[in-house]
Amino acid sequence: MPELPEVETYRRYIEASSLGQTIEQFTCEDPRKLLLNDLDEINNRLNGAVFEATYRVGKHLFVRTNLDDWLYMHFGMTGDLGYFHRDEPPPRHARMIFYFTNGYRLGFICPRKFERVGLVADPAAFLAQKGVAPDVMEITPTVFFDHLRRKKSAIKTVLLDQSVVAGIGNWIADDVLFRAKIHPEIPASALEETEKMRIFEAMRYIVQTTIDVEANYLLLPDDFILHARGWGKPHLAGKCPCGKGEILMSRVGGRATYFCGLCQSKK
DNA sequence: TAACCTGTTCACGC
DNA sequence: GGCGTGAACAGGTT
Repeated sequence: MPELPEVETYRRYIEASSLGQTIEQFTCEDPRKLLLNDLDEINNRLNGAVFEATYRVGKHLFVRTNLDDWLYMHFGMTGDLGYFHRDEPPPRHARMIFYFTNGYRLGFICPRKFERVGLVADPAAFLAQKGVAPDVMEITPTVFFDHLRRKKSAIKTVLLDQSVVAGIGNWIADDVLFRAKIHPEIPASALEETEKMRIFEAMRYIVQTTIDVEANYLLLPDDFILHARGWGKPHLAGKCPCGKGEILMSRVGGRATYFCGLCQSKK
């Protein structure tokens, strides 16, 4: 479920497995859907090149080669990576594969083909063109608060807007608002300064804590409302960490939204 | 079986 | 242009 912490974990996985490796081939089983560029063009640039560095903003990942090309990766809703030896079968749904000269391969796992790969000349320009805001862990309170002031949409919808802040996905938005004790449907522009600061701090805490456990949800503290969704800790399913409030599920901006009727009252 | 779903984009309508 | 809604993408899971 790639939100920022998963993509950061993938970035570290590429650093540990694939940096310094010479690429001899790249394959893609559905180039028209999955690639931003022509498959031949990507192969021309990558064959013989070496992965040298990585860079991530929000959910957007880039890998630089020794030829100064940047390979762009986006994981959509279900993307994943798997590094495997040529003697092993590739992971299921590894629809794109980087073949290295050391006999190992990096598979880009795309169960639903929502993932994207391409070559970009300049990551910063690419992100600017897409309107991607600064990363959650980089954005300043001033810039963040300024966006909130201008947005009349529900605060949850605004947190999911990658042009406001990059990297927050559906469950993280819920946990940020739970920790900040803000109702998800409050218009962003109606928030008080102290509430905005609570959101800012909660945002950094939730994201950093999730990165620290390499996005393994079972290792997250019990006071995350994510567990109420029933993802892996059965004894916490449907319960607010506060022990008293009722967990409510609604739809905000078309997305399933979990919150506590007691901790996050609308006032 | 049918309904559901993590991200993103786009097409509408107001 | 802002905002909300819904569809589309494709397959796994429940």
